Amino acid sequence: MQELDMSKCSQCIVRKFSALKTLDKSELIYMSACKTGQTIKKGSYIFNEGDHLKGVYCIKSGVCKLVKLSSNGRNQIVRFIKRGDLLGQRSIVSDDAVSLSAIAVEDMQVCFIPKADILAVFKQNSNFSSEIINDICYDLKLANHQIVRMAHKTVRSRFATILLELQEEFGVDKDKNLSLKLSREEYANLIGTATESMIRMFANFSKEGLIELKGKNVGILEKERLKQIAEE
Amino acid sequence: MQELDMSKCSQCIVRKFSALKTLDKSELIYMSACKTGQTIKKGSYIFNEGDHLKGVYCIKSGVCKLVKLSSNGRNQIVRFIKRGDLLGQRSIVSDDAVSLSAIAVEDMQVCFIPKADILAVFKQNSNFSSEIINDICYDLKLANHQIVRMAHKTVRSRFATILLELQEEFGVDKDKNLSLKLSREEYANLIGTATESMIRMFANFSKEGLIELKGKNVGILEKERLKQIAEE
DNA sequence: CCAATTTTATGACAAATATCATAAATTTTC
DNA sequence: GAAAATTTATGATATTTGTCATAAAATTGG
Repeated sequence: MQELDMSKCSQCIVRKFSALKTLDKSELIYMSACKTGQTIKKGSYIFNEGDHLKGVYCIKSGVCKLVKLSSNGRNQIVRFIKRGDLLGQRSIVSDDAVSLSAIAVEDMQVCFIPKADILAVFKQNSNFSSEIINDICYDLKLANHQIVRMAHKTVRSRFATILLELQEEFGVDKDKNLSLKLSREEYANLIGTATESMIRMFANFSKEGLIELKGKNVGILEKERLKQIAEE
Repeated sequence: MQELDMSKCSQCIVRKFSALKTLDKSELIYMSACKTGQTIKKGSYIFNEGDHLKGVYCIKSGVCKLVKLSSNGRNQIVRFIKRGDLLGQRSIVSDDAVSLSAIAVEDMQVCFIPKADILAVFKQNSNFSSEIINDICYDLKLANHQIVRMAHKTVRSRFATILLELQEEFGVDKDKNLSLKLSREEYANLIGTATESMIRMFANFSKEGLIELKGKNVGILEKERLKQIAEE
C-alpha cells in the first residue's frame, strides 16, 4: 500500500454513498485532517482474518472481496465492498478481531480513518451512528438470506442468483458484459462449489444461451430465465 | 398467546443475561410499567417473516427458533433464542420488516417491551445501546461463519458441529442427553438437508458410537471425535 | 385404549457435485 | 517472443445427497 493525500473529504463525492453523508462541514474538515489515502494493488490484502482493525476504510475506487477461510481449506467470498462503501464498519463499535479477510479484486484507492477519530463522530452525530447501525443490520439480513441460499439451493440456482446480483450491484460495461471481472475460481468461491464444477456451469449456461462468454467477459442474455432458475 | 403480569423487571434474574443488565433502577421501574407478559405454546409463532415488530421480547423461559423460508419450499433454522436473550433486537434500530419467523420450540414465557419504550432507553443509556449493537455484530459474525459452513462442509460435518453447539448452548439433562429436544425434521432444517438424509445420519453416528439414541433423546458419546468430523 | 396421524426408518434409485487426471488456452515473466 | 506458470476446459469416476416409495414405530385425540 502506498500513502497518498487524496485531498479534502468535503470535495469527495464518494462520501455521499455511505454513512459519511450525514457529516456536516466541521466534521468533514475534521475527517480530512485525520484520514490518510492509500492505493492498493489488485490481489493484495487490506486486512486478514484475526487482525484487529485500527480504523475504517472508505473506498474511493475499486472493489474488494470479503473472504472467509474454511477449516477444510476452501474459502468463501462473503460479499464485495465497492466505491462509496465503508470497509470495517464493525470495528467502530466492536474491539473484536475481524472474522474475514479483505482482498482487492481490482486496484483500489481508499482513505483510512483511524478508529478514535471516527468513533468520536459516531458518538457525537446520532445520524451517523444510526446509518452505521443500519448498515450492519442490513448486512445481517443479507447474511441470513445467504445461509438459506447456501443450504437449500443447487449450484445452478446459486449461479443464476449471483449473476443477477453482480449485474445489479456492479452493472455492465459498454459491451454489456458484467463490469466486475472475476476468475472462475472466484465465482466458485462466491457460489461455494469446486472450480471445475463452476467451469462446467459456465459452459452449461453458455450452451443454454443464458449467458455469452468472451474470455473473462460474461454477458447476461436471458435475465428473466435466470430469475426463474434462481427461484428453483 | 396469553397475557400475564410476570411482575417486576428489577426482580427478574433473566434480565442479567442480556443488554438489559445495563439498566439502572429507575430504568427498570420504567420497563416494568411498559412491558406485558405472555405465555407462548410450543409450535406457535411469535412473529412471521414480513411482520413489522412493535417491540422486543425478553425470553424468561423456553426456546424458540428463528426460521427462514426458501423460495423452493424448504426452511432453514437460522438460530435459536433462549432464556435471557432478547428477541427482535434489530427492530429497535430498524423499521424494516423482520426477515425471519420466530416459532416456539418449547413452551415459553416472554415479556414484550413496546418499541417506543425500549428505544427511549436505547437513546438515553449508551451502555445499553452498545450492548445491543454488540449483540447484532456478534450475530453477523456467526451468520458469516454459518455461510461458510453451509457452503463448504458436508452434511456429516455440519451435523457434528450442530451436536457440539447444541451441547454447548443448551447443555445436557440428568441423563446426559442434550437438553434441547428437536425432531429429526428440525435437525434437518438446522443442518440444511432432507429429513431422510438426516435420519440416516443419526443412524450412522449411532452405529459409529458417536452418539447414543433413546427415542428423541440424543447423548453425545465421543465429543473429541465429533470435533474432528466438524473440521473435515 | 384404539384409530388416526405424525414421526422415524429403510430400500432403491436418480441427481448433483466433488475429485482426479489430463490437456488446451491464456497470461505472466524474463 | 519463448518458457513458465496459471487458468480454463473436459472426461471418467466416486461420493454425497435428494427423492420417492413403503413400512414400522411413536404420538395424539377422542
